[in-house]
Amino acid sequence: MTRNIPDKRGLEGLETKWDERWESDGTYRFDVTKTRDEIFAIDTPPPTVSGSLHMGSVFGYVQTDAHARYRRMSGKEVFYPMGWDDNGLPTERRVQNYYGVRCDPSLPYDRDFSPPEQPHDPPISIGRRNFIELCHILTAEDEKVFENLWRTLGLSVDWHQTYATIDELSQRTSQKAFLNNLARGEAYSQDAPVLWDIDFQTAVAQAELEDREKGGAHHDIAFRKPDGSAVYIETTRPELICSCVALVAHPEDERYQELFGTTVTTPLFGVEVPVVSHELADPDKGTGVAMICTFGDTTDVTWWRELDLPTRAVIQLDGRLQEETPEWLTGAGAGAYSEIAGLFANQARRKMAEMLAASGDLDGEPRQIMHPVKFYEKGDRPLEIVTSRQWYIRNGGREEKLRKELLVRGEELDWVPEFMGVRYRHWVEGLTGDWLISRQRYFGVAIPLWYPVTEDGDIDYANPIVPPDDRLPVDPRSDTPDGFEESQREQPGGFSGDPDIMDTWATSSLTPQIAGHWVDDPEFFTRVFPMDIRPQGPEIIRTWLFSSTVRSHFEHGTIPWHTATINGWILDPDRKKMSKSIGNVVTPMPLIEEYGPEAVRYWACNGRPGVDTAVDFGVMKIGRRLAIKILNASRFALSFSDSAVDPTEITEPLDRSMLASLAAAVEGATAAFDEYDYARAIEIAEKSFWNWTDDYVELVKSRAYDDGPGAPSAHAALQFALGVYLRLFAPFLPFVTEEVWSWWKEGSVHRSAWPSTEEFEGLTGEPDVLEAVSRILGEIRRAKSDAKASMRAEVEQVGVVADRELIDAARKAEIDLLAAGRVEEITYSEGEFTVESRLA
RNA sequence: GGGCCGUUAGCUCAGUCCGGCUAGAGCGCUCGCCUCACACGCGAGAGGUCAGUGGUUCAAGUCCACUACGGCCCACCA
Repeated sequence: MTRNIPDKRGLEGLETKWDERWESDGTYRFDVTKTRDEIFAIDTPPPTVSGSLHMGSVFGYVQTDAHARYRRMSGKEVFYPMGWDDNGLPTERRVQNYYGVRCDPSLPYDRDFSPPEQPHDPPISIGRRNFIELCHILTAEDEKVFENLWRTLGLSVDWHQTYATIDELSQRTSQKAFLNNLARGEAYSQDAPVLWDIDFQTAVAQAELEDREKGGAHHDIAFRKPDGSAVYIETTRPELICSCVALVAHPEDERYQELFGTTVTTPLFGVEVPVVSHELADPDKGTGVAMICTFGDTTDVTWWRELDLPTRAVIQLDGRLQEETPEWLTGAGAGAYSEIAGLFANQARRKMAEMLAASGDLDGEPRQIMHPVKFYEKGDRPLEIVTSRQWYIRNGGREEKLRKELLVRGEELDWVPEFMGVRYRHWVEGLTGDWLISRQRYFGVAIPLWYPVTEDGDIDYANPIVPPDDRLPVDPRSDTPDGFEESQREQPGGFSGDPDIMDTWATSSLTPQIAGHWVDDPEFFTRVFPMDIRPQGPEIIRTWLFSSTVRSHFEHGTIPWHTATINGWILDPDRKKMSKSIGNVVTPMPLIEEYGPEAVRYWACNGRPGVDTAVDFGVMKIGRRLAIKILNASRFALSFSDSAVDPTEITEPLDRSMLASLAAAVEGATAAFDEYDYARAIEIAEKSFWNWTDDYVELVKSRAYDDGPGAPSAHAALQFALGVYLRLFAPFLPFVTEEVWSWWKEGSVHRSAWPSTEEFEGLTGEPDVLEAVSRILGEIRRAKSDAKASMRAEVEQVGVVADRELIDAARKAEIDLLAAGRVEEITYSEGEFTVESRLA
C-alpha cells in the first residue's frame, strides 16, 4: 500500500471522519453467525435519556468501550448493543416540565392535540394517550443527543443493535417475563401497606428509598391506665394518635411488665388500646414504650402484621387525613377528630400538639430534633404508608431460602473490583420485603392483566385474565381480553383492566433478554447469554444489578453475566459529588470541544476500576498531548521508506533491545486488560511510548537519516514498533490510531490483531542495551542543561565510569549514543556510575 | 449502630493483593533549549516525617491492631 501521509495533520475533525467511515464500513457490526465461545457479550447500561448529560455518563461508558475494543482485537466478536432507558417517571417529569402539561387519565384522546411551543403555565391537562405520545416524541429527541455524544466519543457499539426500554420488543419481553413469573408463583398481588409518595401518587419500592435528615419534634404524651394514672410515650407524629392500635414495649423491659396484657386509653380520642410486647421495641428509645399506629413507619407495619393488630388508617392517598370521622371514634373522640379532618399530616401534627397541650396530655414542650425520614429518592415530601393493592416479585425479602439462593448468585459473579460484591450481599441481607413492581403512573410497560368483574360488581383479583403470548404487548386499559367485548369493561360479569404500569426496573432488569432477543429469537439468545460483562455504576447495584439477577435466577436458573465491572463515582473538579442541586455538574460536550474526544477518553481511562475520580482538566491536557505525539512520532517513523519493511532486517542491538522492552510492555498491558484493568494497560503503554519517543527515537535518528548500513534496521524497527504502539493505544485513542493506521495499513486498526509476544519472536535482543545508552544519554543531557547549552551542542569527550555489564551493553549501541549526544569521543572505565561530559 | 473505600510531592494520582536497591509519574513551579516528527514542542532541576500510634519482621508506603479525618452504602425514623 502506498503511503498517504498528510503534511500537517492535527486532531481536529478526526472523530467525524472516522465515525462516518466506521459506520459505512460496518467496522463494529456484530457478526450474528458467530458461536457463543467466539462472542464477548456486554450488557450495556441503558442511560436514562431524560436525565442530563454529565461526565458520569462518559466515564463508565468509555472504560467499557476500551475493554470492548481490546476484546475485539483479541479475536472476539463483541456483542455491544446500546439501549435507552426512556420509560418511567423521569421521562414523565421531563415531559411535564418541558411542555407544561400534566396527565389526567380521565380525559379522552385528542387526535388534534399538538404540544405548546413554550412550556404552558399553569400546566394544561391532557389525556393519557396524548401524554404518552409526548413522552415518545421527547425521548426520541433525547436519544439523538445521547447517540451523538457516544459517537463523538467513539464508542464502538453496533448501532444496529439498539433498543429502548419502552419499545415494542422491551414491552413484549417485560410482559412475557412477568407472566412467566406469575405462572410460576414468583409474582403476586396483595392489598397491603405500602410506602406511598403523596405527590407522585404512586407506591415506591425499597430500592427507591432514601433517608433524609428532617426536622421534627419529640412530644411526650400521656395515655391513661384504667386507674387514671399516666403512661408516657414519646412520638414525633402526634397526628397519628387517632390511628393508634396499641402500645408496645420490649418483653423484658422491667418497667412495663405490669402493663402487658392490660389496656390504656388514648388521649383526646379515648380509644382503648392494648399494651403488648415485642422485641423490636427498644427500651433505650424514648420512654421505652411506643405507640403503634397504622401506619407511621415501617416498624408499625411489622408490629401490626406480627401482633395481628386492627387497622385504623386515616391518611389517604393524597396525604390528607380523611374527611369523615373514623368509625372507631365516637363522642368526644369524634369531636377531637373534626379538628384535624382533611388536614395534611404536618398540619394535623401542629393542631394536635395544641390540643394536647390544652388538655394537659402533653408533658412539657415538644423538643426539636433532626431525624432521618424516608423519602422517595425523586420525591419532595416524606413518604406515607397507605394500604393498597400492588404487584410484587419475590426477591428473598420474605423467604430465607430464596434469599440464600440469591446470595449464592452474588458469589458466583466475578466482581471488579472485588469489594463491590459486599454491597450486593449487604443489600440482599437487608431486604425487608418483596420487590414492589407496580406503579400508579402512565409512561411505562403495562401490567398485562385483566380481572373478572363479578355479578356483584367486585373485581376478582385472585383470578387474573392472562393474555396469550401472541397478543403481547397488551395495554389492558385499552385492549379487550379474549372472550369479552369492550362494552363489558367495568361491568358486572365483565372485566376490568389493570390500570398500573410496571416500574422501570421491572423492564430494565431484563436488558440481557431484550438485547439478546429472548422472546423472538431464542437461538440467538443462547449465543449471547449469559453475557460476559455487566458494566455499571455502584449506586445501582441494589436496583439494576440485583433485579437483573433475580429475573435471570427465576427465568434461566443462572446469573445473567459472568462478571460485573463497577465503575467509580465522578466528582467535580473540587472533588465534590456532582449534583444538579449544587449546580456543579460538568457537561461533556464543551470539554470534548476544548480538549478533543480522545483527551476526554484518556481521562476516563485513567480512572482506576471502581475508584472515585474527579473531573481533571490537567489529565485531559495530557491525553491531548499524547494523541498529538502519536501523530508526530508516526509521521517520523513512516518518513523513511515508502513501502512495507521486512522485520528480519532488524539486526542492530539497539533496535532489538528496544523491541525487547516493547514486548514486555505488550505482555504487561495484555495481562492488565485480562484483569479488566484498562487503567494499568494504558499506563504501561504510555510509559513505554514516551520512553520510545524520548530516548529510542532520539538515539536512532541519525542512523535512520544517514543512509548507512544500519539504516534498514532502524527503518524496520521504527515501523514495527509503531505498528505495535498504534494497536496498544487503539482501545483508548480510537481516532488518532485509526488515522495513522490508514496512512500505511489496510483495514481498520480496530479489527487488527491485538499485539502478542509471538510477533516479536526472533526480533528481540538484550533489554540492557537501550537502558544503558539511555542512562548515559541522560547524563550527557544533564551536562548540557547545566551548561545552559543547546541539546545540539557538541561534546568533545565523555568519560563513563560504570560496572562491566553496563559498559558492555552501552558499547553495542555506541554509534547511536555518540550521534544522539553529538559526542566526538567516549571512554569507559569500571567503577561507581558517573558520566563526565566535556563540552566543546 | 453496622459495613465498604480512601488518606503517598503544592495539585491529580500510581505503587499496597504478592514486604526488599536511593518511594514513582504527570500537572504546576524553577532553569535552559527555535534540536531537520512535534514550540499543541524538547531537556534538566527543586519538591515527600507515605494520616497517626503500636505491633510482626533481618527489612514495612506495602502485613496486623487501634485511632483520626474524608467519602459512600446500609439500618426499626418511638
